Amino acid sequence: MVVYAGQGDPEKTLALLWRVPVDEGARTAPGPKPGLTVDAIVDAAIAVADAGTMDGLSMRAVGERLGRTAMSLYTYVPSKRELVDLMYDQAHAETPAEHDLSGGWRAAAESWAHGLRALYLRHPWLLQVSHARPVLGPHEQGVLEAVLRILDAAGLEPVAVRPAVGSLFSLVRGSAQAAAEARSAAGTTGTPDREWWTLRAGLLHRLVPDFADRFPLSARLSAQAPPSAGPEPRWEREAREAFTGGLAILLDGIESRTRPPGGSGTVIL
Amino acid sequence: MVVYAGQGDPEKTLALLWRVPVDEGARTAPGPKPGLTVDAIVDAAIAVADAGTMDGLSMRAVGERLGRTAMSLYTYVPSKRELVDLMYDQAHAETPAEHDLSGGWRAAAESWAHGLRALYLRHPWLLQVSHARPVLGPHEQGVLEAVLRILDAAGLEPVAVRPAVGSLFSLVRGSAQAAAEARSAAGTTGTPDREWWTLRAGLLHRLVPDFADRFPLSARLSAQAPPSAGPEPRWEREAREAFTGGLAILLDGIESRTRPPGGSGTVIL
DNA sequence: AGAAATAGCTTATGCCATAAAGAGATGAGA
DNA sequence: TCTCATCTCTTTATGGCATAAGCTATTTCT
Repeated sequence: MVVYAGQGDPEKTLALLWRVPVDEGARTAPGPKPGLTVDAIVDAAIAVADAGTMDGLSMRAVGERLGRTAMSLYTYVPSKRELVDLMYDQAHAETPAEHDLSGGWRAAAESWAHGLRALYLRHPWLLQVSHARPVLGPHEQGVLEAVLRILDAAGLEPVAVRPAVGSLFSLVRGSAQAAAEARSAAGTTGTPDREWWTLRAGLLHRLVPDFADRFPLSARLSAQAPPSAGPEPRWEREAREAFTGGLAILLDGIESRTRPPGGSGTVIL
Repeated sequence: MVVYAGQGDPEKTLALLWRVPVDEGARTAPGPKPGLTVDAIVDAAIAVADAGTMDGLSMRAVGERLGRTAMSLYTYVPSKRELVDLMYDQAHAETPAEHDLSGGWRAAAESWAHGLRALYLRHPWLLQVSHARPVLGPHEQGVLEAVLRILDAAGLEPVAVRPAVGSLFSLVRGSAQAAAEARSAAGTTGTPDREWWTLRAGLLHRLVPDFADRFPLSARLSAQAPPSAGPEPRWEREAREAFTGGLAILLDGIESRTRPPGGSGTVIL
């Protein structure tokens, strides 16, 4: 199931995301001191999600990790939706905000993309949070700002900026999703990856004998896959190679829309 | 929540997907005649998902649409997971399998991409089914085969085929997700789109006064957005333009990896 | 007619988010 | 010092979900 982000009360969500300080009149209020913080809850929730998939993320599970009941979390977070938003943004804090442009914009773009992909692979549940809505919090915004800086340095023509950004995000997410699935398939079934694939291929061949006739190009494509070599699982390597290849294709397209370097240093946006 | 596909018993799933005829010895079995078919259930489930999001897809809801209880569906489908797989594949039957190559591979690729994107927008729940696993059923396979035919005609060099296919799928899915979100945001809040955005922008400006200082390029990017013109919502148009732009960038990159036309007619894969 | 097999029903289990209401702690003002 | 409003956290309840288990009624074969 996809968790759709940004569905809660927008004001509360934004205030939490940007950690807008609560009205300080309530500072010396009576009552017990809060035993938890939003950050502690978010960290616990991330730990729970990291340990399984998004399905395992229940308020109960998060509460248990903190030695509380599920309900106690609602004191800090209006609902699970807001919590997911907070988790999503917090995870993006892990990725570097600055990218070295001294090696050229292209190297920086590759670094950005690989860094983001690595983040998604460290926290695959991020891919289960729909990315299909505008900015949420400061850290996600930082990732966007980082890629904008790179494209700015590249001198990309203004009308191409939005499409380029969207394509880069889509590519990174799509590739990470494929790689994450490869891992989870290997992990779930216990079969170390090659067997998983041969199992499917064998089944398909038995159940659909005319597959190669109906889908000749697909059949050739899967037959053409190189044998697994080295310790890295085959699926994972294929996913990574498809990513670097796709990234190269996309960056070529972007490059053709940049002003030649050495021009005026005008900011393009 | 994301529904991860392909998690059930692989043999049963594949047999259902490819509608492998059941062992015909069981044809004249005793017992009441089946009152439903797998196809009827899949169609009903698609209708339920179309009417809401994936969250509204419960076995109960599907059963009710067919005048049955939730449990009766389990006679035909092993679990909800298999049902989701079947829905996913069935929906892909809507997209054309053949693409006219007489206008050149590039026009065909655009037609393929726009057709797939339109499918995702007709059935936004498709985007909530993780695409991160290899081929499932015949119709999804047909979509893959179609794009392979196009890239084959383009004379794309073999090593670039996988990356290109992956990038194209990622781009289409990513763009469709953005557009689907734009629609659902407009639909959910009732605000016709422009207001939704200005609400967020205003909130952000109030809660985070230093936004433009911290994220100058992001701020400029959103300020630079052209005003809404015509009946089409602004978000939707932006999403579409980002898509066509991204597609153009990607196809440029692909084109640079093709053999010049007029070469030998060798199949490349 | 009787036996066997099967579709679809009811019921039960154990999850889930979260509403509602209460218990206990704490600090401010009297 | 006492009182009470306020706050955290708990317990309990509600209504949802997938699906396991067992039942009933129907159909066909012997």
